[in-house]
Amino acid sequence: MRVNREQMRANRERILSEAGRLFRERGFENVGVAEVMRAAGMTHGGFYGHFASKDDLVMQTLTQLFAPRDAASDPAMTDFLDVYLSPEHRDSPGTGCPTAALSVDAARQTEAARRSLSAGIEAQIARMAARLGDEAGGHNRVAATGIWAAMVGALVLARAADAPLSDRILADAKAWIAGRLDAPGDT
Amino acid sequence: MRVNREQMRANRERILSEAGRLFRERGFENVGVAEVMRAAGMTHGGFYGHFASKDDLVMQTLTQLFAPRDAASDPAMTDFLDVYLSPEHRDSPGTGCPTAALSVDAARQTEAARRSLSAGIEAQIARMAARLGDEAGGHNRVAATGIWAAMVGALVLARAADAPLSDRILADAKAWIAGRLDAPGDT
DNA sequence: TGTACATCAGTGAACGCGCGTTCACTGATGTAC
DNA sequence: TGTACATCAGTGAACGCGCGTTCACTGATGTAC
Repeated sequence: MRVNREQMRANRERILSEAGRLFRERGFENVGVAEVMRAAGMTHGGFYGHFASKDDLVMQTLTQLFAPRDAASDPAMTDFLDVYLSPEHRDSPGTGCPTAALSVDAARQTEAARRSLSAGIEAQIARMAARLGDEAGGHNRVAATGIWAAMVGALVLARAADAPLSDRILADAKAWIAGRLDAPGDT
Repeated sequence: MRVNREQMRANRERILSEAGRLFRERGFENVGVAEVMRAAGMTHGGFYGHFASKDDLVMQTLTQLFAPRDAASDPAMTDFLDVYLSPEHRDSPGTGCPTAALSVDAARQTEAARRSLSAGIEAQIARMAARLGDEAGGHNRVAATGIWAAMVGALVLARAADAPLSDRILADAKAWIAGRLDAPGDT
C-alpha cells in the first residue's frame, strides 16, 4: 500500500502533530508508538519508516513544539496573560503551552531533546522581553524571566490542584502578575 | 527471614523514603518497584507486604512528601528564596521541592494521589502567606500565590535549560522576585 | 500517451524485554504453656 | 525463665502483559521505454 510523496509527507506531519498533542496530555512515558500511529490513522509498523526510534520522535516533537514562531503576531501582554491563565488553557494541555506540559519530563530525556528544549526556553524569554518593550537593550530580561516563570508555575500548580483551589490559583496568580506588569524598576 | 515489628516499620519507612527520592529524580513512570526495593536494601517480592500496588506506593509517597510540616521553623522569606533558587537545589531534585519535581506527573495519577497533592499545594500557599505576614486575615494570599508560582516556575525552567541559560534563569528570577517582596499592594 | 517493471510506504504478525504482580518457601519472631 | 509451636516478613523464581522494535509481505506509485 504505497502512498505518494505528498501523502507521505502529510502522514509524517500528522504523526508529529498527534504526538505533540498526546505527549502534552499524558507525558512521554504514558503514550506508546502504536497509540500515536493509531491517532494518525495508520498502524504501528509504518512508524520506523518515518522515525529512527521513539526517542527520535520525542526529540523531533520537542523541536517542533519549541520551534520559534514569528513574534510579530504576538498578542499584547495583558491579553496573553489572560488567555494563558484561563480555565480553558488549564483544561486543554494537549493544545496548550509545551513548556508547562513537558518541561519536567523533557529534562529527563536525551541530550538532543534537551537542546531543543533549552533553545525554546531562551526564545520564549526573549519574546517575553520584547513584549515588555526592551528599550535599554534587553534590560527587561530580568522582568521577562520572572513573569514567564510565574505564568508557567501558576499553570502547573493550577493543573495539579483540584477544582475549587485550582480556579483560585489561576485568578490570584493572574491578578498578582497583572499588578507587577507596569511595576517600578527591579533591584 | 521474618524481622521484628520495629524493623518492619523501619523497612517500610525506608521504602517510602527511597521512593520519594527516586520519584523526584526520575518521575513515577521511570522508576520500578524492584528498583525502589533494591534501594531500600530488600528484594522486590517483599513489596506487597507493605503496599497494595505501585499506585498505592505513589499515593502514599505523595501524601508523605506533601504532608504539612510545622511552619514555626520556616526560614525567612529572603533566605528561603535564596535556597530555593540555588544551583544546589536545581541539581538535587531527589531531596528537593516535591511540587517542582512531581506536580506535572502527579496530576496524571489516581484520584487519591491528586487529593494529597491538592491539599499539599493549599498548605504551601498558606505557609507562603504566613511568611509574608498576614495582617488582614489572609489578604496576602494573592501575593503568596504569585510568588510561589514564580518560584516553582523558575525552578522548573532552570532544570529544563542547559548550563549557561539555567544559571541566568535562577539569578534573574531570584532578583525579580526579591524586588517584588516588599512591593506595594496588589490591584 | 500507453505499457512493464522496479520501488517502497504502509501492513500486521512476531520478537525480546522489562515491568507489575503472584506465590511456594524459609527461617527468625512472637506466643502459649 | 525455658521450651515448642504458630506466625509471617522477606526471598526469589515465575507469570502475563504491554511496550519498542523487526520483518516478510502487499499493492499503489514512480519510472523507463
